Amino acid sequence: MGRPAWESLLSGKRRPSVTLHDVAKHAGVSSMTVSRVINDYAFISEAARAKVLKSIDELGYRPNAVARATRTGVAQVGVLYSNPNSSNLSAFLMGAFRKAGEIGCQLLIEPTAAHPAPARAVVKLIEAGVGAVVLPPPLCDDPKILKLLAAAGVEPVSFTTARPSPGVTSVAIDDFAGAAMMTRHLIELGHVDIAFVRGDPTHSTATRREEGFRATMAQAGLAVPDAHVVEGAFTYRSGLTAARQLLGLRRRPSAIFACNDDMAAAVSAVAHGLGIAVPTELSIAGFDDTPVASTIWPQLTTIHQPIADMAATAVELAAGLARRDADDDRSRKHVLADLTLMVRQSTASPAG
Amino acid sequence: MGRPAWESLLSGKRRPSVTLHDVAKHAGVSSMTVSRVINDYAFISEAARAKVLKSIDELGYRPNAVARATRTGVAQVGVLYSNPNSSNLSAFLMGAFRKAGEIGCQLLIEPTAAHPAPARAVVKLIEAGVGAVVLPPPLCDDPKILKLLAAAGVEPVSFTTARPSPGVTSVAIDDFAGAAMMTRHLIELGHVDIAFVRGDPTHSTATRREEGFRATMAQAGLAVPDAHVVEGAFTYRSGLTAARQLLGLRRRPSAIFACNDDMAAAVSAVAHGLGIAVPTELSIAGFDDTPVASTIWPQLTTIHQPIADMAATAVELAAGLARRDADDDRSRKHVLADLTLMVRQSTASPAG
DNA sequence: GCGACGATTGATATCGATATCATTTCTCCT
DNA sequence: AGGAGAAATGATATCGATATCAATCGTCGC
Repeated sequence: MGRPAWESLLSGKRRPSVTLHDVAKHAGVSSMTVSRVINDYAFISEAARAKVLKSIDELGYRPNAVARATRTGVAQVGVLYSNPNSSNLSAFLMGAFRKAGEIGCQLLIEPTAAHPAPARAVVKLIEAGVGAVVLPPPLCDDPKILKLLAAAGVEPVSFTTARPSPGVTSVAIDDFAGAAMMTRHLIELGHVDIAFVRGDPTHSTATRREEGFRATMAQAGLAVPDAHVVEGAFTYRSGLTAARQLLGLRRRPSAIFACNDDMAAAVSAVAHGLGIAVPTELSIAGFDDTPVASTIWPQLTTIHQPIADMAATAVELAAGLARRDADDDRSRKHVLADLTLMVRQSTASPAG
Repeated sequence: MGRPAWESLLSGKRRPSVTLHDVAKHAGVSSMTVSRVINDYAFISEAARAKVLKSIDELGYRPNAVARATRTGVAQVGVLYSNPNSSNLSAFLMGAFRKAGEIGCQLLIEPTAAHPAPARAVVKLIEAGVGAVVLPPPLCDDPKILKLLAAAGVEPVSFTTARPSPGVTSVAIDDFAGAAMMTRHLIELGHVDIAFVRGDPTHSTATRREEGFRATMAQAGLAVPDAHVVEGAFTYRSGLTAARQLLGLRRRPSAIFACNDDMAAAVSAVAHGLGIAVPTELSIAGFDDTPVASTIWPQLTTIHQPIADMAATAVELAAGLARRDADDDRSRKHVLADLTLMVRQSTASPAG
């Protein structure tokens, strides 16, 4: 009987689409009342709201974003991104744009390097008239940026920061838990000497991951000698250095957990170069499940984040904030996404 | 005084946009005439068309895609993509969505593997009601897919195929010229023993690149022994195999030109593993300028394609085709994008 | 010089929602 | 009970374009 939901999402071949007016007629109210219910207008009687919601449900009504946009203008959401390479950018874009299409908001993508003052990019977005901005780390932890946005009345949504500011909407993962999950995986395989490659210390995710690693090791009663935790900066190149350092140790670790996949890939390349077999002689673990993790061989065991879904959520929240008059604290949320341990070919029990 | 009344009505600082009606008034015609000029309606007097175009130009009019969509419905364009990893997917998405936002068309992104019959994904898009589809290789060379689309009246736009079917709109690069450019670069550095790693032979780009390589070598009077051209499949893993093969030769090449960056990255990893210094002892060249090229170290010398712009062009053409009644051959085009040789750190003159 | 017919143009309705203002209904206070 | 003010709802105009149909203008054949 009922048509599947997806059919109404894509207004393909002129589906006899249900309009606001159909709902109004069905519920026995005016179309404005329906519009108000949809937009969470404050002064609606419970009776009317209930009737309308019921009709919306029964008719399978979906608001037409295009029509709405003719009056309200399209909600504009800015998206800053820092690293065009080696990140989950394509998954991010996929999710972000899918949602943007669904809800009919316009995404303004703005690249920004850490160096030439990210404030520049933010100002550009503000001037373009965005109502909200999705901020990747480390920008979302930067009080200067947040102040700038607040002054302009633009709502921030922080993306994958490990320490969201309380008043700022955020979409993230539990980096501590993720690192713990991976560490546990290695411990369960039988590893004892597990080394850790740090990430860029200015990213809160890097420090949380290290904390998760250390806490789990401690909990298992395993020591983490200072020499087994080396600096990294999330880049492939920093991973090369870190790997050479760790694999040159007299007492070599049997597993290396790198704070992200790029560095893990570098570790893999160095191990390969030194004739160390992966995973028989050395297990390597990454974090993020970026494309490189399944590109290289052996494929990396890593922690997967549902980046596309998270991006979609971030855009949805941002669009909501962009539409409102801000100052509406009830719409500020903190969303935590689920993590998955992806066991691939780069980890195994340590040799004899 | 300054601000007109309506400005305070609209939220934000939306500029007074020039509408169709403004143009009509300025040109002294009705708005329908303006609309017709914009949409290339056949029966418009030259005088009227000229007046309107002049007014459009003077007022800086830009059609409002949102308003248009309320009547026409959004033009839907399908985009198939095959490899979620390691390709230029994010640049592609970026360009595609930017343009889609500009012209107000909806993109339906559909993943497809080579294995579970790509026809499935195509059918899905057709059923969703797209008017045109952007096809990456090798789908755009597949007559079965093209026939399927033709039967459904959906226009194909092939993307980066080296051999576009004559009747099919295409956006591509000159793979032959690109390979020739890179080969010339290596020859000019002084290399004589240049090896080549093939790509997936089912992709027309792979064969064109090989032709470009061979032609340039021949032109320079350099021999290409059979042992110096090895199989590859565009994957990192196939690159590992190819590299081991080439670097194990008694007479080792001083430069290896891989048909894409993933394989070049693999060559780099193997060289690293064998203690062969790049670029002093071995030059490595890639093709595509994917993220991995600038991620690994040393960064790859490669051929850059303006993927984002090409994607934007493809979407624009597809949207145009989706809007028309097809059968309008004058809108079928073949666009060739410019290539750039990116000289990075992986190539140098051969050691004494 | 008349009608036919195609080329050209315009008036008006419409798409599906929101903005605005008017109106009705409810509270609560004096 | 009267009435002020807030809550709740509806009528109508509007956003910027296209669809539709009717009206005008030529020009050509007879």
